[in-house]
Formats: sequence, C-alpha cells, structure tokens
Amino acid sequence: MKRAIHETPERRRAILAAALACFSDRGVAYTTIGEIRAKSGASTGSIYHHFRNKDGLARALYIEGVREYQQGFVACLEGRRAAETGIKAVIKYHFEWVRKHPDWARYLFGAAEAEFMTLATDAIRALNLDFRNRVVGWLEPHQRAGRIARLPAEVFFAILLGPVQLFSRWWLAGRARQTPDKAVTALGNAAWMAVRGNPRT
Amino acid sequence: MKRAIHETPERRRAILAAALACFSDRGVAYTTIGEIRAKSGASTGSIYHHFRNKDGLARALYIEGVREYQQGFVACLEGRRAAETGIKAVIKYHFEWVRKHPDWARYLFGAAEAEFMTLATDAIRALNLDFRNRVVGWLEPHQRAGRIARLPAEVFFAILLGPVQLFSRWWLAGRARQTPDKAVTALGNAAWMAVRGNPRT
Amino acid sequence: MKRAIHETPERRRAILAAALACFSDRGVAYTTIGEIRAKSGASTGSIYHHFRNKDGLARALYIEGVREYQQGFVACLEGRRAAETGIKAVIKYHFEWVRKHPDWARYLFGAAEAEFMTLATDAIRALNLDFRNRVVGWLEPHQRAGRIARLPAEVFFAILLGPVQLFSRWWLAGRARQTPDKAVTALGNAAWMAVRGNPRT
Amino acid sequence: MKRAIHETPERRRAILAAALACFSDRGVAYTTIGEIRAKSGASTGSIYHHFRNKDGLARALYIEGVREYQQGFVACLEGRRAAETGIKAVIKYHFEWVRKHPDWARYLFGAAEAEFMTLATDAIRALNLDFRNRVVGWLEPHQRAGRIARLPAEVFFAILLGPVQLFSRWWLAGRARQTPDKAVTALGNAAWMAVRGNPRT
DNA sequence: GATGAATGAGCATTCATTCAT
DNA sequence: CATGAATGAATGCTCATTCAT
Repeated sequence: MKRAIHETPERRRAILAAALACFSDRGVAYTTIGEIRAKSGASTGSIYHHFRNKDGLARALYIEGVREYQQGFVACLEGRRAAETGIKAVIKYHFEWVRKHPDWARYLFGAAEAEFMTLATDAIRALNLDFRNRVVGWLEPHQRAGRIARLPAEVFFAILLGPVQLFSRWWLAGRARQTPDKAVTALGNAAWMAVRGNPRT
Repeated sequence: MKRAIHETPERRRAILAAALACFSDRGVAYTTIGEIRAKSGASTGSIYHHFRNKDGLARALYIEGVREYQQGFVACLEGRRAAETGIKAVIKYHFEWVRKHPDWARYLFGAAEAEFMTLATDAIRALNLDFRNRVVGWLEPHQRAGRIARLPAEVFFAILLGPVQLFSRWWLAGRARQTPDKAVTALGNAAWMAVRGNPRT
Repeated sequence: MKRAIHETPERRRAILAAALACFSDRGVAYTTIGEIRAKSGASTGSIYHHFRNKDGLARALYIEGVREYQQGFVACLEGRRAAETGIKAVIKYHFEWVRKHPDWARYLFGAAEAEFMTLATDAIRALNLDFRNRVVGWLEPHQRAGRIARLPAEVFFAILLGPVQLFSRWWLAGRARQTPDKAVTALGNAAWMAVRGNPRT
Repeated sequence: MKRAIHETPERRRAILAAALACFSDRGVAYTTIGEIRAKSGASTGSIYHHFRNKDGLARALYIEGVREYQQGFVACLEGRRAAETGIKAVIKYHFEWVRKHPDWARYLFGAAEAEFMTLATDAIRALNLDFRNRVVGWLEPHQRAGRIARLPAEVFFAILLGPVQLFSRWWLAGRARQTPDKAVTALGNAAWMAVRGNPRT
C-alpha cells in the first residue's frame, strides 16, 4: 500500500534532517527513533539500514556539523591577512553560522559535554586537531610579530570564542533581545581588545 | 522486612548528593532512579516522597546550585569598590567555584540548554532576574563614570563570563592542561581588557 | 503544627464518606489511599488505624450500605398487607433509595461481580440470607393464595428487581432522561404484571 | 536471543483472547499486562504494538463484544414477525449468548459502570444508537397495533432486559441453581407479560 | 533498500502498608 | 489516636534493535 521510494540519498537526507531537528530540540537522549521515523517518513528499518543505530546517527550528524562549521571558520580566517580583520571576521562568522544553522548550532554547542565525550570518536578528535593546527598556523606569524597576544591555547580559544558562543546560545534561546548585528560588532571589538598584542597601552 | 528509619533531613540531603553526582556524571537523562537509590541508600519510594519525580529532583538541584553560585558571585562583586578589582575578582570567583564544586559546575553549565529551558520554572527566572539586577547595580556607577563600557546586558555578560565559562568547561573535561592559576589570571586580564571603559587608548 | 483532632467518630465518618465518594466514582481498584487521605483530611496512618486496610474499608462500607438498603426494603414490604401494594411499594423504594444515596447505589450495584465475590464475607452472606428469608416470608402467604406467582427464587427476584435496577443504573449514569416518577410508576406496574399470580387472564 | 516470529493476525487474536479471559476473571484493573503476556504468548512490546495500552485493549474487546451481541440480538428479533414470539425469542437469545460466551458476558455486563463510562467512546455510542434504532424499528408496528405497550425507551428496555440480565449475572456467578431452560422460559413469559399491550385485562 | 511486526530488557512511577515519633 | 517518612514489590509502558517478508 505504501510506495517504497528507492531514491536512497533522498531517504538518507530526510532521516538526517529529521534527526537534527529532534536532537536540537530535545537532545539525543530524549529523542526516540519513533519520532525520527514520524518526522522523516522513513520506516524504522530504513533508519537502521542507513545508520547503525541512534548513536551512529548522532555521530554522523555531529561530524558533518563540525566539519561544516570548521571549514567555513578556517576559510574565513585564511581569507584575511590583517590580525584585527581576521579576529573580527571570525567572530562574525560564528554568529552568522549559528543564525544560518540554528538547529545544528543548538545540537553542536548546546548538547551536554557528557554526551559529546561519548561521541568523541577518533574522527572527531582528528577534525579538532586539524582545525586547531590550521588556526594556530594563522595566528603564529601575528603572535611572533606581537600583534596578537601569546597565550596558552585553551586560554586563547576561550577568550576568543567564549563570548560569541555564550551570546549565540542566549540568542538561540530567545533570551537576547539585542539587535544581533550591533551586538556582533561589539563582540568583535571586545574579542580584538582581549586578544591583541600588548602594545605599550 | 520493613525497617523504616526516620532520619528526615538527612535522607533528603543524601538523595540530593547522590543525584548530583549522577547527573553531573552522566546527565539527567542517562541517570536512573535506581542509581540514585543505590548511591543514596534511600528507597525508591523515599525519593519520590521528597521529590515529585526525576525532573523534580533535577529542578531542586538546579535551583540550589544556581542560588549558591549567584550568592557567592554577588558577595564577591559587592565586596570590591574598584572596577578592575571587581571584574578580575569575579572571574577568579567563577573558576574557583567550579574547582570547588566540579559536580555542580558540570551539572549547571554542562547540561544542555534543552533541558534547562524546561526546568526554567518561575523560581529560576526569579533568581536570574534578581542576580542580574544586583550585578547591574554594581556596574552602573562604574559605567556612568566611564570606567566600564556601557554595553547591552547580554553582550556584556557574554563578554564577561563567556571565556571563563568555556575555559572551565574544558578544564572540567580534562582538556585544559594549563596551570589553572596562571590561566585564570590571564582570563581576568582579558576580561578587564574587553570590558573596561574606552579611554583614548 | 497540625492540630490533631481527637474526636474519633468524626474521623471515622470522614474517612468512610471520602472513601465512598471515591469508590463510587472510580471503583475500589482505581481508588488510592492517597485520594481518600486527601479527600477526608485524615492522615495515612489514621486510615489504617480505623480500618485494617483498603479492603477493610471497602467491606465496612459495603456492609453498611447493604444493611441500610435491606432494612428499608424489608420495612417497606412488611408495612403493606396487599400483594400489589407491596410489590409496587418495593419498586418505588428501590429507586428512591438510589436517588437518595447515589454514591452508595453506584458502589453497591455498579461494582463488578469480581470485586464483590471477594468481598462476600460471612457477614454479607448472613445479611443476604436473612434478607431473603424476610422477603420470602412476606411472599409466602400471597403465593399460597395465588395472588403472586410461585417461581424459583432466582427467577422471581430477577423479575422483580432486574428492571428497576437496570433503570436506576442508567439513571445514575445520566442516560435516562425520563421523568423518574412516571418511569417508576410504569416500572411498578410492570413488576406487578410480571409477578402477580396467574388468574384466568 | 531475539526471535521475531511474524504471524500477524494470529498474534492480535491471541492477545485479545488472553485479555478477555483475564478481564472477565479478575476485571481490567486487577489484570496485569504480564498475565496477558504469559497467557497469550506474545511479548510485552507486541501487545503495545497492537493496542496502545491496557485501556486500548479493553476498549477493543468491549467494542467487539458489544457488536457481536447486538448483531445476534437484532438478527434474532428481525427473524420473527409476531410480537410475543419476538419478545420471548430475544430473552432466550440473551441467556443463550451468555451461556455461549460466559467470558464476554462477564466482561460486558459485569464490569463496573465506572469503567464503562470511560470506555464509552464514540464508537460505542454509535453502536448503541444503531442498536436501539433497529430494535425500536421492530417494535413500532407492534406498538401502533397495540400489541406491545408504548413506554419510554429506557423504561421499556429496563423491563425487557433487566430480568434476564440479572438472572444471567447470578447464573454466571454460580448463584442460580435453577435449571436454566425452565428459568429462561419463565423469564420469557414474564417479559411478555410485562411488555405486552394493555388489552382490557 | 524498505517495511513494520516482534522482542524484551529496562525504567519511571505508583501505592498499599508499616512504624517510629 | 494521629502523623507522615520510609519501604519495596509490583506494574505499565517505552524504546532501541532485530529480522522475516
């Protein structure tokens, strides 16, 4: 009675899309396969055919999201020469990405560490390492030239991304009534302030 | 067979403690009542007698944690007169609080937004509102005097707390190999840099 | 903090009243001690102090109700000499009793056989036996005189009470829109028709 | 470990049969899913796959039973022309149905009103309405011709069915030691007596 | 590839009942 | 007599996962 639709990549994408919507809304743990089934139109069996299991789906989605985000991030960064321009561009990029992909953002940044640690497969670790190296590669010359402060990596990244990330989270939750654009500019300025090399101020 | 031991306020605290440990470790969703029961020594029924259900427990814990954190935060802030001292103290406070209460920190800051939104009962909303007002009350004079930048609240708080929060998260996850104390000093400096009023630089 | 009210018969009656309301509304099985506690204002322990357990409560209530009903029934019957008058009076009595004690009626007549069998303790058996003997004692002379049909007891009682009982049930359920009084008269007539001795018609 | 045996319509029927046996024996409230599982051989999940929950099962069973009973009833009635024959036939039908389907009878007629009201979904309401119309359709001509008394519907049905229903209940409970056949004849006569048109007697 | 019936371990929650105070 | 914290067995139900078709 139900027409089986044999257009694989279609099914696969539908499942991913449905899963992302659910995961970002309720979290992986509270999302059931049944909900993904209902939202995607796929059958239970079909979901398990394309992805080994729920964690497999979550992982596929996570990896795809991280890659997407990081690629754009690095591209954005490497497209600028000047330190200040790069830093500010990257802050703007983060927020724009969140704005364009709210579901993914909620899923990637909002999910609990607990869940993520489990998901931290080698693939993700590799992605993160590569990402970090690329960014550090861009920073290096600027730091050597004293244009950007030389700080331990964790501190540096926390200072750089903490604010946008937190602001984006609030914005996603509807708690930031601020005109985003002005806010993003402010965040960019602040980031530059906090990260730039110590002139004699 | 039935041995009801009446040690009232004790039971309640034991349950809360056990639940916090579990929640911070695995997340609310992945924690079972059975685990809390085992860890606390309370019977299933007792848990449900004191807290309506698992969410009730999670909520009670969340509220208690937030109150604890915010009280200290405000006290810390209001204990300093100078702008720079206050800002830096508060950053340090955050990290020290996380260091002293890793479980609570993991639970409060690490849990997914999704869960938190649901938990955002009126009680929490009230706490947050009060907290914000107290902090803004401290900031006001400094902003009026130009010692601290005048920024929209969301942006300001994101700039102020985003970095420590992100760093703390990494530290809790064991990803920050940095000597915390130096890092915290760096974070404090950066916060001050990003937040201080705009002199003629 | 809560003033213990030591006026026993009060408590006891409050508990019985609350229990009856619940039992008649949802049935014994679906009524919880907690509901009775809430409705009666008594504490859990108090309920168990006055009645051994939930079944004890149900039994006490059942016995009290049956006795009340049967006493009135017999009194009504024995108050009439004429066959026709007695039969019709008794039909009316049944409905009036139901109208006056809807909760008890629902509980006594509406509950499932299954539950009742379990409740059929010796006390109830004795009540029923006595009731039956009294009624048969009234019938005997009339049957001997041919004014009332001589039928096996079960058949006789079914014919006599089946209609009012069924009608009352519907009425309690709000399904009988009929003006009760006219209906009851009709039921009385029908009962007499069905039960009277066979003249030469 | 997992051995899914796909015998679809079989499973469903097995579950219904097991449930009926349990429900009629102990009542819906006192029947556990575990018992139905054991008796039917189906897995827990399978029961919930076919029926949303215990109430869903109870409802499905109730509807099926009512339909079965009513269909036979109407067929029986519409198969007779004469008023007296029809009335007596229908009384006999009721008892025979109970005798043939004791489980269903216990379930349908013995369950508490309380439960039934909740179960009274639109489906049941529709069934009852249709049933009533069919019966009234048969009665009408006879009433117009004065062969059957013209009484309000509730009263009429109570008079007609009350006695057999009550007798059947007792018989199912083992309380009617009467030879059923003679009793049924008596009940049929009585029904006709109580319901027939008022000649000049 | 797709479907959905079947599985069953696992879980949250309920609830009658006990008993120390 | 009253209270309510404590108990824990019992239960309904969920849900990830498998597999025959």
